[in-house]
Amino acid sequence: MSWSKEEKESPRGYHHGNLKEALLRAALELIAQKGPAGFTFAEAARWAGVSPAAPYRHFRDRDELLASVALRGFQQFEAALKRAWNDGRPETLDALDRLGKAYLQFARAEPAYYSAMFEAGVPLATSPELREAGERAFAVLRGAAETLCAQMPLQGRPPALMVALHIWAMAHGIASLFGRGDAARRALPISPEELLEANVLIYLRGLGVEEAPNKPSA
Amino acid sequence: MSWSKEEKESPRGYHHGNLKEALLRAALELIAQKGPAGFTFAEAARWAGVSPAAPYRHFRDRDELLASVALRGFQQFEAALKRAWNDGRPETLDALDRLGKAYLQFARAEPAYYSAMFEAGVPLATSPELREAGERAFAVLRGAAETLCAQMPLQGRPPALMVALHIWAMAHGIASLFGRGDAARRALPISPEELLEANVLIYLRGLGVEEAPNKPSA
DNA sequence: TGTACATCAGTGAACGCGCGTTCACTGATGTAC
DNA sequence: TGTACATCAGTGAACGCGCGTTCACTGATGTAC
Repeated sequence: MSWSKEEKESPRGYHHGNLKEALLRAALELIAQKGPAGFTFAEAARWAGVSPAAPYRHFRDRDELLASVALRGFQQFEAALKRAWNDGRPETLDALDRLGKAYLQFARAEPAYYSAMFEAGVPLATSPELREAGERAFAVLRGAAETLCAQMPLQGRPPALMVALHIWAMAHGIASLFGRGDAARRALPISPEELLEANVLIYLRGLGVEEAPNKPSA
Repeated sequence: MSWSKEEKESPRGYHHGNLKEALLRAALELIAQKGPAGFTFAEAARWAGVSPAAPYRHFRDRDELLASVALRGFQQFEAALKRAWNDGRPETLDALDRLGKAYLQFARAEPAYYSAMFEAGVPLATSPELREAGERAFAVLRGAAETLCAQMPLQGRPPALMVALHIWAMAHGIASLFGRGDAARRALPISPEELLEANVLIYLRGLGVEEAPNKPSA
């Protein structure tokens, strides 16, 4: 992450200049350190080097800050998934594999975002913006499922929505059980990436999708 | 749940009689109401009708109480899964279906246990007891996977451990995204049960498992 | 270009609150004889 | 069966702490003329 804005750290005057941004960063850092529970408005302010009253200029309360973190998380998540999927090119199945890896990568590299999005109990209904961002992230999975289904013979073609939900569930299940960057994860004989890849491959075979000829079965 | 011990509620004297139990119940209730984050030692004491110092006779601190909740959760989870699986009788695939439904059922009916077990960040390494209880619950899934694999032709038979992990991931993914009893769950066009059943059926087909003849494909 | 003024963004002191934790204590229970 | 005593389980008062939130304030910034 790089800050295109001027980043003159030390000599700030009375005005912070970019406090909203700094608070989001602080929240992210604190959530990463102690989970969504153990982060407070006051500590975020301290982290940003500002009086405890200052955050109220930018967020109504703690929950609004948390929801903002989740919102930003969904946006970055969507971007990461889109990048990996690359419109299914050049090869749908390879792209799908990249998509899965990107999913796990995001959960591992950004556990704070991930838990704000999926585990902190932030209701999607908090704001239309948030709901929309969540849906846009899911839309990437859904688009992938549609591409996949479109390549299948017409009869026996499964509903793309269902396929998208299944892929989501597999990825989320593995990410949240085994793929977290933090302490509470479980041990595993193989990497989460391999586990997910195998899971999706077997699932696709069950759907009748032909495997790429150059790729041996898992 | 029924309390085999005498449950004379009102007229308790100086001694509570069953405070440890009461604190576990209180924690469970509070977690169900406000998530694992929003439960405090003090409030659990109040809930049990006891001074704030009393819990220290039974738990070193909040974390130990939380870990006890998780431990009990794993035990009940194991029992529920075992009951549903019923050693794979009379029909392996039917039993597997029951297992999946029991998984979701538990997550829905006991969100407090479920989140203490999987989301509250309680490290399994907290105590050998806890780790063991967690492993015993997983062992039910693993046993099911083994039975399943044993019925497959020798060549192309997948590792049972992998199959168990996949089933776990699918069930957990769906449970944690769509199957929760509390507020933060996501909307869904079909029931979590149906979604999981379809997911597992497709997965099994991918493994080459024959479907029961009397069961049409999803 | 300079000045007056409105608006904005952060200050710092204060408050009430509930939590975690401790302490010496005391009422109840169980046990040895 | 009764008595003395040890142990156990809960009391209640007290403490320091950090949090959320408010308030009148003030320094900095932008804008109208």
